[in-house]
Amino acid sequence: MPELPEVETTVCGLKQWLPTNICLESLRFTRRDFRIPLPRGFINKLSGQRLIDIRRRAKYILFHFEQHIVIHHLGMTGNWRRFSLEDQRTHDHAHFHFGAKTHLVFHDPRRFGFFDLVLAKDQGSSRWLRHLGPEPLDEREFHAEYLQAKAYGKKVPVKTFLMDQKVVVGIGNIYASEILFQAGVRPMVMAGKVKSAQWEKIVTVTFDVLNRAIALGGTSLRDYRQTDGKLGYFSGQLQVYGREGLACSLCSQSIRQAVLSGRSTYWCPRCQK
DNA sequence: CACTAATCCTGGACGC
DNA sequence: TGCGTCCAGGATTAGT
Repeated sequence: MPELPEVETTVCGLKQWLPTNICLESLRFTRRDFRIPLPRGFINKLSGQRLIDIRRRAKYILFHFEQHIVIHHLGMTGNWRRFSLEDQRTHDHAHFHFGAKTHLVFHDPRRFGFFDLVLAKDQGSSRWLRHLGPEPLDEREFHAEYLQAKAYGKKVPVKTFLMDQKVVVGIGNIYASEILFQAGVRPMVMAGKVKSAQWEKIVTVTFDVLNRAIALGGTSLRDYRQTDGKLGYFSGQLQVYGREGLACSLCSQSIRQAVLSGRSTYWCPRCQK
């Protein structure tokens, strides 16, 4: 499901529900078999702890408690909502009680999501975080020179390259196609062959596409919802993703689809070179 | 080392 | 209506 804009939107929603220093009074899991099993002692270590902050790193949500950090991933189908008696669903796997008024439910049909726990001081050595590349919205670290150096000699398609979280984080299958359309670069071009002017364009449109998607609450295809239950309205802005056979909005050519590195990929054969 | 497929899981769409 | 097949926003791993 969620790429950077959807995770960012989710974190913003969670922050609205959870003021700084709110206490996690209790938590309950109806299943523990997520993509990784719930760590031993998870519930005991967090019960009664104060929540200091919620942050996003890559596609991970980080719940900062006093001594521990919960590293949480939404997987493909994970989402959070406020509990209500009238709205209980299958695949509600976790319940977090922050006081009487704030009862949050984690819902995840495919269970590709997970919860991990690290000591705050060990955050940097976490297996989930240690190999991550820069944030694409950080202009100091994410720029054309960085990408060109990183791509030197690489034969993977540029789209696969942009989805590699060791290169840059947060870009998944939808936004990779959209970014390359906006940049006018064909997804299957080898990363090592992309010209510096094209990297410049990719950096610029990445910033633009991700920020516009965040502003619209992300992209809803099937499962994803903002935490307030609304759809993510970037779906209506998609230029190529899921539009095989439809007319390109710029040149009316038929949008094409192919599988690249195992993932569906969409592009305009006239606008992208 | 570089790169690709298989894998975890459920549900919805589609063809017959 | 029902059943089988394929596909889906991710990221690790196992394999070539």
